Amino acid sequence: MDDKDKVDDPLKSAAEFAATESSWSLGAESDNVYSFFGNTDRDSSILNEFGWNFPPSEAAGDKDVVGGSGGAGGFDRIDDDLAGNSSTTPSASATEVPATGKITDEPLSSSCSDDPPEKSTASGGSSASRPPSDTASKVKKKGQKRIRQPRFAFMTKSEVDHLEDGYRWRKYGQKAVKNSPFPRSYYRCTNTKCTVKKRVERSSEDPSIVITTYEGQHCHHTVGFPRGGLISHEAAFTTHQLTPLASQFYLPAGVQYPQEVPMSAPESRQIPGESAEARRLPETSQPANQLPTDEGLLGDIVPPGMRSR
DNA sequence: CGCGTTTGACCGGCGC
DNA sequence: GCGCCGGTCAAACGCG
Repeated sequence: MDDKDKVDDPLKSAAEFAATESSWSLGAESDNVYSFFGNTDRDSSILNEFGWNFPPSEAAGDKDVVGGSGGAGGFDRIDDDLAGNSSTTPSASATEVPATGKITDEPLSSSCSDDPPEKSTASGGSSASRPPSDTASKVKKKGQKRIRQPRFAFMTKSEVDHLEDGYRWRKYGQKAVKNSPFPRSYYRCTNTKCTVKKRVERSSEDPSIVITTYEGQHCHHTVGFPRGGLISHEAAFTTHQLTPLASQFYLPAGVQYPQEVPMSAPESRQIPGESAEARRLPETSQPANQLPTDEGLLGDIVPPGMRSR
């Protein structure tokens, strides 16, 4: 991961901005990783938009989303090794994403297609006898680079590594991270049809910061939280607070947004949140449709085409 | 017993 | 071509 260190400029500025302005900011990672900084209360809303929900109590409690200066360092590593870093030049990577490339052809319809691409069957033998066609994320047609789904990175100040986000995750791996004393944990959504994954690691610069990177898109609802703390997408999505949030986005001078949204979320991509089907509103689709022209927060980030999938 | 975590090994991409 | 490294697998293990 040598080339990753060069893509942090815009992110760094974003982080600094967030830290100084105490406001939300969105940054685009080198390839298809988006990073978020922001205040806690707003953060939960953002997560709601993408299908990630924080229990109100926890989200507002001991976990503060960080926009701190430490962020810059963290992001150097977050975006690493993205799929096809391939041809992106350091400068281009931050300002423009190969929107036409790999991601477009990918059947991003959702990470949870009818049949789990996953192994589930692959309970077979040892890795030596691993069927070459087990995981969709790994599978790629010959000559094609590995395709990854959009990823979103969150930096959160928390004492716990694994932040509660409303979904159930199963840890499937842990690796020591180079240049970091803290290991990186790999989680996968326990829903058999859901291939969403997330990585959790601590910033080597600021151990209090947890960097969570989501990859993929949930195709199911969040699990309920006890004590009436159920977090549903419907509820979240219909919440009025999402709309005004749209106007609360800020970006540092160096970062273009939302005009440059395509750089971080071209139509061909999908936000790792819920798809339209999952976030379909119970009886009326009004809330979503009532969103301003910018269609609310999500609209700022996600082109309509993606949201209506 | 079922589910989740741990952990060592393997695989594949990428840089040199 | 080789080695490094990130990501993943799956058996073993732990826990409720």
